[in-house]
Amino acid sequence: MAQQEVFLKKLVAHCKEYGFVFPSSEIYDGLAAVYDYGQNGVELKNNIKRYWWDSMTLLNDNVAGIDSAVFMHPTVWKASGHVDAFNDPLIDNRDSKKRYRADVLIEEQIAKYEDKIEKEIEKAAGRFGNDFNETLFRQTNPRTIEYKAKRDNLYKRFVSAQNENNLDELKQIIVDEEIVCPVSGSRNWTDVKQFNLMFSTEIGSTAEGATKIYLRPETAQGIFVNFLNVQKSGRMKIPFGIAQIGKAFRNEIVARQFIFRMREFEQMEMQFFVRPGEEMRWFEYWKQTRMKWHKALGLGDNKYRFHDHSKLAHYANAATDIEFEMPFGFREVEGIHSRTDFDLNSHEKYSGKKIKYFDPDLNQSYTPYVIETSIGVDRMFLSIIAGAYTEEPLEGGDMRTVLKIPPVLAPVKIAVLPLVRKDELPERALKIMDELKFNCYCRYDDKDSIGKRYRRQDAVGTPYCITVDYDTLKDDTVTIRHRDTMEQERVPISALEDIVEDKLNIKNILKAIKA
RNA sequence: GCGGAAGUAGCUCAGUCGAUAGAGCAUUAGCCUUCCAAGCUGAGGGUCGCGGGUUUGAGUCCCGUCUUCCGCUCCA
Repeated sequence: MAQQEVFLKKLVAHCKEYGFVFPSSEIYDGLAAVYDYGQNGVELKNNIKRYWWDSMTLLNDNVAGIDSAVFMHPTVWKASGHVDAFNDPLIDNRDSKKRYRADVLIEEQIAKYEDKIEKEIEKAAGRFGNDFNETLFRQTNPRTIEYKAKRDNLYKRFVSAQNENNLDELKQIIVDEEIVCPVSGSRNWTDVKQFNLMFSTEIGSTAEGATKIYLRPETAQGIFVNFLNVQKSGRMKIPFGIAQIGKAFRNEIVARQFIFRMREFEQMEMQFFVRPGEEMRWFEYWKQTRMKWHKALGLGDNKYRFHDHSKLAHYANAATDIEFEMPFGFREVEGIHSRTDFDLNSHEKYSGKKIKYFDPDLNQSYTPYVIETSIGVDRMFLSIIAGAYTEEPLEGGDMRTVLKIPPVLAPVKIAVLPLVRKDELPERALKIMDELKFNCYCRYDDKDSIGKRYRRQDAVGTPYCITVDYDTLKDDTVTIRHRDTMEQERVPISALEDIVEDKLNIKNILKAIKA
């Protein structure tokens, strides 16, 4: 545990020192759980997004991309269930310092009464044997009647308190019912507080005319509301998918662990629409496909695992996570959910528009089922950095810090270095640089010794260093130094483009996944 | 939000009993330098997180506040 903390600290420090991730508004002491990406971070992030986007839209001719707005009609979030599900009344126990959802505590209390009734019935059934009439017993047994009355009364109070969003009443119910904390056993509760995980703002300039709208807490709804638009304008046939990359916002109560959980984050989501009844087959297909995509980066197969959900969200009938071994343990990077027809159905109901697909092969019309794949870009970023960060002992007792970022994702692809800063070597190096910069992101460096410059490139994960030496001036060859092995080979300048193309082009890794 | 720990240069940290703000690395200018953090000579960089209090005097003591890290709930 302590070791994990040290590693995360090192990672955070490294990200800041080498221009990957900075705390937001740092000169004003930062803003909690908001981070900015620096000059190297933005390149890595863009490369991650490019890798995902191409794997979705280039490789699958039945997946189309969109880019929907952050602002959406407020009713979208009623239809999606976020207005209800993202609005939690929370209460703390002062003795155990544990936090609970007030509504869950009360629901458990309701269930307790129901259990008591069941137990009475069980006992009586044992006594009376075959002659037992359950309905009659429920109506006549005093204890059962009492529990039933308490249960119904509590339920009524609970529902009306929830409908009125009356937090004081929720607290009063907990007090009246003498609900205790399962950990401390005490009834020392704080007041109930409302936590809405959605950020809201107003659209419209005047106070009276303003409408409350939310910043989207997920990008998925932008896809669902555009289902008909894309399907019709793109003449899409089921099964087909819609992919989107974009920002989402959640007002997390606890937002921590560096960029793992941020208030403003970016998602890469693809909703895949299928025939009802075929969803489990496609769920399985995307599960395997997505895992392959992750593992193709070569950070190590043992760093990934599936985690199937036992508790499902309100919209899902199957769900699994792809987890990555983060500095603080295995954590979710991507979720694959079978969302049934919940979203399209719900939007049909709330909007009053028919959202169906006519399947010419079946000659019938239906609401498609949905398989969702959803990655947090920032989590993916963290997984790459964490998996790539290596402290490597060298001969002679030195350590080198190297980011073994998969070459296709590396922010800087090539560094061009003159061996020394004299005798026309810098000029020759800059000339090579001018040719290579059309292929990929290159950097030039002639400050300090060559060894120091290699280490600098290691620290940002540059896969190739091209060194211009005195032989270059004679025979137009250079050395390529490989980041991971530190080995060098001598090659003609004319061959450089082809050599780097192989490892640096996303197309090649995509081909490997598809094969 | 609640509880615990911390905040001094870009980074890692030192700063004794309250008395002129320090080191290494990094950055930068120049010299030197023929392949894995070499050397030499200079330079820049800090109202010690912020605000208040005690004191002749606060980086140091007290209070508040902000931020970060660790635990509790939820999620991508």
